[in-house]
Amino acid sequence: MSNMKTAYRTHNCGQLRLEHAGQTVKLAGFLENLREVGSSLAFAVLRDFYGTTQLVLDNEALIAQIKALNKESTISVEGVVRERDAKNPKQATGEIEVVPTRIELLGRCRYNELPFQINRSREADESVRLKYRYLDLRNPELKNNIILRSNVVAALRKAMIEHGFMEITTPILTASSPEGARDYLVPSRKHPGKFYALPQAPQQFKQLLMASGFDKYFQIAPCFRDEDARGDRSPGEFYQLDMEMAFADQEDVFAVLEDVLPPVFAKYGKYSVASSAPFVRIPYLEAMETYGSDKPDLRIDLTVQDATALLGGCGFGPFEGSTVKAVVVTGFEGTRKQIDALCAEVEVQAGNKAYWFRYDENGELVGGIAKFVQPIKEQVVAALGLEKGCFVGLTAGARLAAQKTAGVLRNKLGAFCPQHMKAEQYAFCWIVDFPMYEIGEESGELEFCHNPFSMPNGGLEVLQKAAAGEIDPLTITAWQYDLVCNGVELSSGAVRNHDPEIMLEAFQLVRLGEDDVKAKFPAMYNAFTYGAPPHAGIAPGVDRMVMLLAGEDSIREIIPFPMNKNAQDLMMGAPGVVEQKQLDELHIAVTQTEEEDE
RNA sequence: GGCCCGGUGGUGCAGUCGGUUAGCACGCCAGCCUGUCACGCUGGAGGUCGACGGUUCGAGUCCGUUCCGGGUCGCCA
Repeated sequence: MSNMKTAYRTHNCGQLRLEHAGQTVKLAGFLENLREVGSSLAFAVLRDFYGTTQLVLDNEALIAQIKALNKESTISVEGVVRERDAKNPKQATGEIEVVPTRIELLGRCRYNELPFQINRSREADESVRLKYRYLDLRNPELKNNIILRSNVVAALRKAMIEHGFMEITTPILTASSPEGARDYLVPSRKHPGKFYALPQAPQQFKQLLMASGFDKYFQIAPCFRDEDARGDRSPGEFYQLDMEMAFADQEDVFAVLEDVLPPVFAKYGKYSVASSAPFVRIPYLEAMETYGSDKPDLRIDLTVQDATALLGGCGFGPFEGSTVKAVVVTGFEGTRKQIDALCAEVEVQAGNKAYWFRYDENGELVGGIAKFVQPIKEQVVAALGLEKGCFVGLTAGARLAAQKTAGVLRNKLGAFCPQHMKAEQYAFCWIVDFPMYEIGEESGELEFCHNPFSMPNGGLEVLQKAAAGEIDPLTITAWQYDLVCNGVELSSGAVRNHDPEIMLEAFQLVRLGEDDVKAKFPAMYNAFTYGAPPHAGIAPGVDRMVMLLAGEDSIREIIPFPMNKNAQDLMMGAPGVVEQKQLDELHIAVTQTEEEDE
């Protein structure tokens, strides 16, 4: 540990041990607690960033002085380190205590009651926590998440540099991009009516760096998207470990992350086991078919089976004319009540019902929709490979809906049955071969499935065949991949389309011409006409990685100063009203309404 | 924007069929306690039950509207 000596202290509150006994020291910190035992003995707990130290006060003047202070005030204490009579093994400094000779108040806490108790802040109402985030962060649990975040970012940075990558910052004020999420716009003072945008990602800049001749780029990059929040998605802004490699393909990108991530996960994670290279690669269509998700949690050993031919005509209404999917769970021990609760959760999350029956210990079909299955019992037992004591969860609907619902059901069943989920690990996989195009739900026409910068598998040739009607464009896959860990999508990446000719062909299939491409992505399109290296990259989300490592379910637990679900910073009061003068300078005419709350 | 859950002293929660003084834990205040460490014991203060309207002799509880928070779907190239 580095020397802690400053004007206010000789040691920190996590530092003193038995070997320091007898020394005169100065400590500084927050007054965490005071326990009086009789009129002339009291114990105080002093806390700083590094830990806590017990103070013993055996002098009535000092007891009176400290009793007059509100907890959480900051104080400086001069005193002598002493071996404790009664040691506390739960405390790092539990072998010693400090007997103060002098206590100095540094920062007075004006309130004897705080908005919440520091060590129980995580139980408090979240909006109160966010408003008083500086108090919430005094809670060691939350503080440790922020420390973890810092350590993880440092480790990732170090690993990337060791792999020959160079960190380069890209603009925060840039141009609005026409595709994708909503932009945050920044009005221009010097150009009335024009706007900057905050980058949704450094996507175009990093590709331009490749066109500029930089070879291996990375950045812990802030990204801004004006989209609604989720438990695992912060509104407004988030960070990515953004990277791009020149003269590289999919396997080259995989190799870097397969080398960089597992050691960081194993070292800093809640679980010490992480997949080793190579990670499992699952084609998108197979993932949807087998796991009912494009972000399967591979810690769960259950899979989804197709039961359309088997049960579509069994007479159960919802199965009629639908795709039917089944998840078979061996050794299932759940009550009727638990099954109902589980199905209800699936319905909430998937927006689609789940059904079930059991093949019990006596070999009878019971419960749920068993009576519909009974007439074809033998076929069902054989086709689904049922053993006695099995639970069969079923979903139905249009193909995609049935798959996705089965995926939700699979996750719920995995969480419910410990024997089917090895939870204590980080299980990575790559989802590969995403479709290049899809039929848009609103337009009913061919659209890009993900981003238009990805290289189609098969290149120019396959696009031309599609244009000529020789193949179905929906069968074209892209060199596009997702990195998934424990059911969480960490990242999307791709081999980029660096060839203007292929780019034009790709856009033509969605009825966009050269003018459109130039208008949408002028810098990149132009840059690529001067010769660009083939390049590929990816951008794992830092926040989601830290969430997984910390074992937190809410992304707000690993962000120092998060906004609420409504994209408001309750502590700073953002977004807020501004001076009329500022609006005038920015050529903005709006009527601002003052919020009614304080 | 749709759907689900929630809103009760500072914090977290309970509150039965609509019925007397709205309970509990933690925190806070006071007193007691010479080895506590989630200190303990005794006592005390602190609530227009999110807001508005309705039903009723009577509403924390039932109904309607609305606000706020969280989750989820849409959305997130």
